[in-house]
Amino acid sequence: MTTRERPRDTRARIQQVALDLFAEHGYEKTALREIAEKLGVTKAALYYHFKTKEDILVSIFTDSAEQIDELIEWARSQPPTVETRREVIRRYSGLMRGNRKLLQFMHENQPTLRDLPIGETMKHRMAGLFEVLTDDGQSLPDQLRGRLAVFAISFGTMVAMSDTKHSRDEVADAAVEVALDLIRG
Amino acid sequence: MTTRERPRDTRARIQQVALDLFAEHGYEKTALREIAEKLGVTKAALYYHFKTKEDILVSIFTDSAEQIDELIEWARSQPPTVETRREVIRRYSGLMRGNRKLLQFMHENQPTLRDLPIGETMKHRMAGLFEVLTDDGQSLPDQLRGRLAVFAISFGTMVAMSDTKHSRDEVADAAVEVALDLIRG
DNA sequence: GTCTATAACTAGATAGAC
DNA sequence: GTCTATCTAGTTATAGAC
Repeated sequence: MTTRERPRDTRARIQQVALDLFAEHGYEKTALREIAEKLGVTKAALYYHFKTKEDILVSIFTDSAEQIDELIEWARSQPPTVETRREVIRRYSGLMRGNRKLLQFMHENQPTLRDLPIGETMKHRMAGLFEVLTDDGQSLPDQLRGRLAVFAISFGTMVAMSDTKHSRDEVADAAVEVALDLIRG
Repeated sequence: MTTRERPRDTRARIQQVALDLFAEHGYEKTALREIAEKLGVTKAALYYHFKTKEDILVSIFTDSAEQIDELIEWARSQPPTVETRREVIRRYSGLMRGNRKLLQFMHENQPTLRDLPIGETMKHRMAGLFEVLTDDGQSLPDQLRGRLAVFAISFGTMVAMSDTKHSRDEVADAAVEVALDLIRG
């Protein structure tokens, strides 16, 4: 409680700015100089808080994505019924709506994240999500439908329809409807 | 007709190797040195055939993706019925199966391509594809379904299911079934 | 048409002062 | 905790020989 006068949450502010830039331009195209400038500090200051550039990327991902793990855990504690799966979809949609920036970040940097050590974690997470949404007894198309449902939510949350007639929430609601319809017994 | 003895297809070979590497590691992480080494030439040779690195990326895209334009054109010449749309899906699946590398390339470098001048072209292409697969008379969920159908094909063509019980073609076939089901009157 | 050599630059990262 | 200064390594790109 003594070692915290004014400096504060610089670490969190770095993550915040980096999240914005990584989501906007992608990890590779974002220079540390850019992050530093936006914060009004130098590159060297960044290195006090993070060991490497990659470290910033990974920290954003790990700090934020545990909600999905909790959702999977919850699903596993429930009976594997269609209704459970539908509830997973609804909750997943809620999560994504509350974290559009993070979703955009993950989508934009998916190829990059995949090649990192943390890519395995991400892969396992997706596998877990798919696992609670499908089962081996289903036909191959139905298994695909379950996986596609996850994407429908992301797609609907993030991508604005080209015509501007519909609000983001309308599209997100429609995405939930489509996704629910893709979950079959 | 005089200036073409033996060298010839170096340009095409550069594109081929670049396609491989860009699809595998992504555009940013691929060094021109790498491409040159794989071909057994020097970086400078690359600059004889292409003005910039970006030029290589763009040339791959433009040289290969015109099949999609032709598909869209064909669809526009047909009556906008459900059956036409289903045929578009089938043909699109055929295209993607024949060009897995290109599909992977596009997926991996989507964020990069988007920020380039050619990104607009890509966007228009997708918009055209969506246009022939949906119409304004449909409900919002049905419009989303039409767009999701396109993704289902890509998804099914590229992503192997985590369990190895199914071949790529089986998954691709299932994807077509799911996609067709997403196209509604 | 392709090479050698190198220019010109930018990135991420570190050392040490304050 | 943040700074200045600098390093190292990698990149794109060009000039000019063969």
